[in-house]
Amino acid sequence: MPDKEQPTLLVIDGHSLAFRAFYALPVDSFQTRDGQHTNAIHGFLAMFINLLKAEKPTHLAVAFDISRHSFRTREYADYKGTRGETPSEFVGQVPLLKECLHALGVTTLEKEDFEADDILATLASQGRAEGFRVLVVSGDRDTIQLVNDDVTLLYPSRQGVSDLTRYDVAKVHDRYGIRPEQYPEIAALVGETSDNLPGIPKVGEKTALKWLNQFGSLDAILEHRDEITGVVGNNLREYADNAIRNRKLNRLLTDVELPVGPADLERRPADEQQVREVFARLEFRTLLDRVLKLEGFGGDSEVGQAAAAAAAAAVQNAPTPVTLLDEELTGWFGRQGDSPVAVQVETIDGFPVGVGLGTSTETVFLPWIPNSPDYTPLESWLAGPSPKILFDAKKQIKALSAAGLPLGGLAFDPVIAAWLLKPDSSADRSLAQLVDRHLLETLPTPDPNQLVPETDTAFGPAEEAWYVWRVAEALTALLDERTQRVLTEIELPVLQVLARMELTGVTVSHSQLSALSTELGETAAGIATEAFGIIGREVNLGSPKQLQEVLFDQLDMPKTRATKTGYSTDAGALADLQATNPHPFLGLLLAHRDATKLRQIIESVDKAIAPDHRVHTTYVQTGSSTGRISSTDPNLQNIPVRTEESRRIRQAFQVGEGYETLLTADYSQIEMRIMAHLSGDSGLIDAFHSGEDLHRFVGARIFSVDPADVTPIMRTKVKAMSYGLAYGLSAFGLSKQLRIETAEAKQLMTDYFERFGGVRDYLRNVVVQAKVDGYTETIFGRRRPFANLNSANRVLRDNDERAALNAPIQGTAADIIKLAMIDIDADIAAGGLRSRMLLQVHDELVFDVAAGEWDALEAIVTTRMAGAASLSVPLDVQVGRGLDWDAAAH
DNA sequence: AGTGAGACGTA
DNA sequence: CGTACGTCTCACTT
Repeated sequence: MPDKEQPTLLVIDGHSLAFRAFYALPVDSFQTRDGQHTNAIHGFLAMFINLLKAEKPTHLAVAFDISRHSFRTREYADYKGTRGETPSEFVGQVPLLKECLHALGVTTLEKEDFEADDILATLASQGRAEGFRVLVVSGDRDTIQLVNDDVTLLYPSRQGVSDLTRYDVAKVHDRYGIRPEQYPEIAALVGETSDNLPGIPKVGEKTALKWLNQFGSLDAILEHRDEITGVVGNNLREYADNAIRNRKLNRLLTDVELPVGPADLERRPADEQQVREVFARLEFRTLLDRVLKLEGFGGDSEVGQAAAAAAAAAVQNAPTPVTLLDEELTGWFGRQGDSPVAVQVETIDGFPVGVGLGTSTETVFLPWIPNSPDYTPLESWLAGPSPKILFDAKKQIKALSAAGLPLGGLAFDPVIAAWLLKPDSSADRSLAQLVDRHLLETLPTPDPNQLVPETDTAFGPAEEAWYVWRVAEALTALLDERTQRVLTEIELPVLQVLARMELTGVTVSHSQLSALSTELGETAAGIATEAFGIIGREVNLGSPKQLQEVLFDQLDMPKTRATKTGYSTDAGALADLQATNPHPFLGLLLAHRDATKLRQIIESVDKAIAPDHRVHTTYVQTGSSTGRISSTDPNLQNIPVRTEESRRIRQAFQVGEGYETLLTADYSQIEMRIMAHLSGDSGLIDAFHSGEDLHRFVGARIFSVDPADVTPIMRTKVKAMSYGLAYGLSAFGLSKQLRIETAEAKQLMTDYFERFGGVRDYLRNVVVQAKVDGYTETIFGRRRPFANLNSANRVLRDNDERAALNAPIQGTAADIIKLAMIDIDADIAAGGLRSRMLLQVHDELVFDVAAGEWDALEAIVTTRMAGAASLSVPLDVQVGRGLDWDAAAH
């Protein structure tokens, strides 16, 4: 720490240090995306930050040369005349460096006709007189003359800029054997090639030093020049003018008239906004962090020190929350203006009991109890349009909703943003994880030993809000423009819709489900008994391990596809076995699987029926890598539909009490339509405009027959082919699925691509483009990165290639239905309808329709779904009506 | 109590 | 050797 009695003045030769940094750091490694070189700036600032940390100056300035011309060039035109052109990569970095310094609150000085070192000398001299400890940083050896008991020179080493050698009087004596003020006399005799100042020929440091020790000064040496013998004596007499000239030129001026004196150079706080702006422009991320963590931009006063310490502490610890009431709270909200505030709702059993608010510098905690007029300002602010950041907003919106509190102004959700940036469905996106990853800090955890949190617990929602705010800021900086639009125009609006859908739930008949479950249980038991009779023993039919014993040991069936733990007993493998080795056990096993699987699903749904007779699923908005929404607890997106039996499950999903009917609406063949649009394939586009059945139309083209002559078998093959395309289906996979020869599957694919070459070109191009970009993009700008498209590992690469093929198609479909949901929700609200959205199953929506609202709702739904995107093919929407989900299907 | 594998439901 | 999910059971580990 600096001596409080003696303030420290740090003065730097900006130009010489920047130039050293320029040569110390590789030019190519430091440039912005638009090509601005930044190595000199980066090197200088890195050194500068280290200096501030190490020396803790109370006052500081950076001096620059204005041009190459000064009083010295007027006196001696060849001064510094040997210096070549300034490298073009260096030009332009100095103004930017000055901009950085100004943002950091640092005074820069320059004066026509003088060099930076003259400014340093003047400030050093004045500073000493005013009682400062002075640190001079310069790459020019002439500044050695400035060193004295109060002035120290920090001179950069040969290899870099951050490594500074400290020259005090003792060090100068060590190095040169002289007092600092004698250095220019030595330099005058020796000369300075870099300044194009020739000295006395054959006189080097050693001779000069000898003379100086012998006669005491340059003047004395010159006085006694006739006494010196030999060649050097002759040279001295002949070139004495050189030494006289050099001494005149290398004398640094200590009386330059400056607009400020040392006392005016007290450290000022950085303008954080400006620092962020200019550092962002220069793409200095790590430097920004270092600058922001730097303490002591608060001046040298006691208050300044305290503020600096507080600022430094704030990097690690959240500000202590305050509790505000009435007009204080209203005032606080007013002061936030249009700046976003992080909101963290504290809940007990899902019901709000308090609200934490956070900004970058403040935290507020507000207890909340229902129906208290004290909290009216909070409630109206929550409902209003002021921008808010909510971590896992849907959960919080639901909690607030339980207390009857609406939320408006949702501007950001770090969980969603992190997912958009890295949409791996399995990633950990907890607050602790995001703090760790994006702030490089550790989120404090509440004391685990404290079972009942104190009212003034050290870490609560307000502190969390502060972290949320900062995580949001860090994530915002990472969002490109398109991703930002996906967030604000799709994800945040649909988040609100999903919250309402979850709160609404869907009516499910417990009695129907339990009856069905019982029935299926009996069926399964009967099948099991029969199966046991056939194999002569009881096994667990749900155990693949035991089934393997039965099939491959006891019944001696041929081995099926290998798995990690043995051989497959899945439906496909069993069907293969049935074809080659017919056995009644196989059919019974499959039937048993069907029955128990259905029963499982029924049980899980039945268990989830809430007291309101409705099932409230949770939609996981970040649950997929493509943009789709997933559904859990229970999963209502995989309710069986294909078999007659399974439709009885859907019959248990019924119109809500007080509503007239269910409405279902789904997109037909949306992914094929998106593929037609993205590929621009004229054949496929024609197919969708023809009004003909898609697979019949495509089949007619491929098999060269009339649409009317496309047989069901042909149609099945074409259908499998079409759907498989968007998944990266191979000929082998197609043959497997259709149970045809690989050669035939290959021929089918060849014929397909011959007629629909645009599709093949598109699919090929998606992968090529993704290899170049590293990500795919939907037509609305949703990106999905891929890491292994260029991997040497074929399995990884092929997997990524197929996923990359599919991502824009599946993702665009997800975007489209989300946009439709947002529009439909808005229209329902605007129209004052009571009807409500219940379910989303990727390409299908289900609604409760209020009495008398069918026509209005159907119009809204079909219009908004069909109009959610403008593609080169129409979006076809099928609507159905019925009292249960099965009946409403069409 | 938690985990991985296998199986299978949906779009 | 077809994308994207969630959930169940079994079999195993802690």
